[in-house]
Amino acid sequence: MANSTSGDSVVDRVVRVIEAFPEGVTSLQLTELADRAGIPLSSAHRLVRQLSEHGLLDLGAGGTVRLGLRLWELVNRNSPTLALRQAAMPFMEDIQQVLNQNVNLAVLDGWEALFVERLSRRGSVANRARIAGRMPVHISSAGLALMSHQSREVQAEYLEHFQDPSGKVTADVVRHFLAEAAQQGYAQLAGVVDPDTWGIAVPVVNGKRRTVAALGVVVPLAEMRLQALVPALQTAARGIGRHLAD
Amino acid sequence: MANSTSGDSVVDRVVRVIEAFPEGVTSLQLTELADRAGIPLSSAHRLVRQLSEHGLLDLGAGGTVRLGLRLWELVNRNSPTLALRQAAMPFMEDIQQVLNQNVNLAVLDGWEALFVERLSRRGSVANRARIAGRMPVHISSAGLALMSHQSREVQAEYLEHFQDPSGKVTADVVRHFLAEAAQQGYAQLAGVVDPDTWGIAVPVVNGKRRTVAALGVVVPLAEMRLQALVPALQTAARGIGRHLAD
DNA sequence: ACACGTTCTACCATTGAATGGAAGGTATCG
DNA sequence: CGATACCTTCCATTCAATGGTAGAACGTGT
Repeated sequence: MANSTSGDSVVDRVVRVIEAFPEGVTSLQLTELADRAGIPLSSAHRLVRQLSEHGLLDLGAGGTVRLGLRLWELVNRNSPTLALRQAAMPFMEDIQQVLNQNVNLAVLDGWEALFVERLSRRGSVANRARIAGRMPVHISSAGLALMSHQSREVQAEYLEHFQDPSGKVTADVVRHFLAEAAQQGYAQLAGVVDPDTWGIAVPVVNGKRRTVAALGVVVPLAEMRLQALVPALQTAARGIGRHLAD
Repeated sequence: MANSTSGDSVVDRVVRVIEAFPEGVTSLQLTELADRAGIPLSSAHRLVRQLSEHGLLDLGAGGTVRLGLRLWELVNRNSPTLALRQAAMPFMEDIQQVLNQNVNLAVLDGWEALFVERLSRRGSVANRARIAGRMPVHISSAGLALMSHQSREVQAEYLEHFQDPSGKVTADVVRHFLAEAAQQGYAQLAGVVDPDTWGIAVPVVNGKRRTVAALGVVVPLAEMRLQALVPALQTAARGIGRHLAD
């Protein structure tokens, strides 16, 4: 499956073109895109033009390439997390109003928490969890809440391959965190992501007793209202779970 | 550019596969997908498998096809509307808090308003404008706000091709609406989308004086507080515009 | 328990679509 | 005004993509 001398198929290249955009970058010059995707300029040009004819990309005058509005629309309409987000939104809004803090919703993808929805409140503490952002399992309360409710096999594999780039955390520490989170029914991390913030997250369990998401808040370190936060989160998480089909 | 007997290229087919999912449907059987995309089963199978190897699709056991989490992530991270949404979010939250109503943000795509962000409040009236949803220009306040600030050429072309499927609205009526919206600086529609709701939207203008979005609210028909709503929206829209680079 | 329908998956000889270097066009800069 | 950098088009060559066919794996009704 590779017509090109470099040995990749058209599909490979389409994927690489879409992946070529660095995080947060919405626009790229054709030459740079070709460079990043590792595709000869003329081939990249042809490919981009084809994709933009279908609206998946947007090839502007002067070779400016953006992702297409149509692609954004299609993906968001039919996203695999659509049902989850729809079920969760009302409850997230409740949490935001009652606790007056940042709320976020994450799913586990690989060994990272992928944030699929977020409500932030002006004036509340900084929230690093951007929508479509990722955080490693071991330094996010959402990640810990998710991983602590996975099967023994998944957890074992995760811990086996665990490695902290910064070298500050060992697998044993993470094991301890996970055990604690599993036992308590929620995960918390103080001052890890941001020195002055505190993250708390609880698992969202669907009808088949599978943990499909984590519902979390980020609050100022000063506000130690664990007694108030955790029950509210757990109640909301149960509500979300009840509204999930699978 | 077509190896297939049907005369479409690999790119065409990739696009059709992604487009094959009906609105709101997150999962499709392989056979149905092949059918909808108009691709022979064996070819569809091969294509889907390739895409799922890259994470753009998710081919589950038994031929269940979903859009990939990775695709959602990539598109949302690098979405062309990213800057707009980031600039708008704080202001939308302000509006939501102050007016205590549904807030939404739309861009013009073709002759429809495409809703790119939305904040709904529990207890507030129903809001038809789903994220990544579309509404025709002539029956949405956001659409009217956007179109009324387009160039004469665009408006002329729109009105020329205008046709209401329901036949209730004529081009002249729309022309009147647009003129009114342009003159007033905001667009409003009462009871059109939903009999008991009222939509108001104002244009968001960027540094280059181009109207790039519409900021709107949906309120109960009873609450006729135009005097309070419009200035608040216009202030927020100005704030958003100031924060937009281009 | 059996036969039938349905759907997924794998195979492989044929064929024409995809490839990318080269050349032409256009804008920007010192 | 030459030089550089970028976008765009062209076209002969070649090997990846194609899809009919057949088999495997279910599920379902009799």
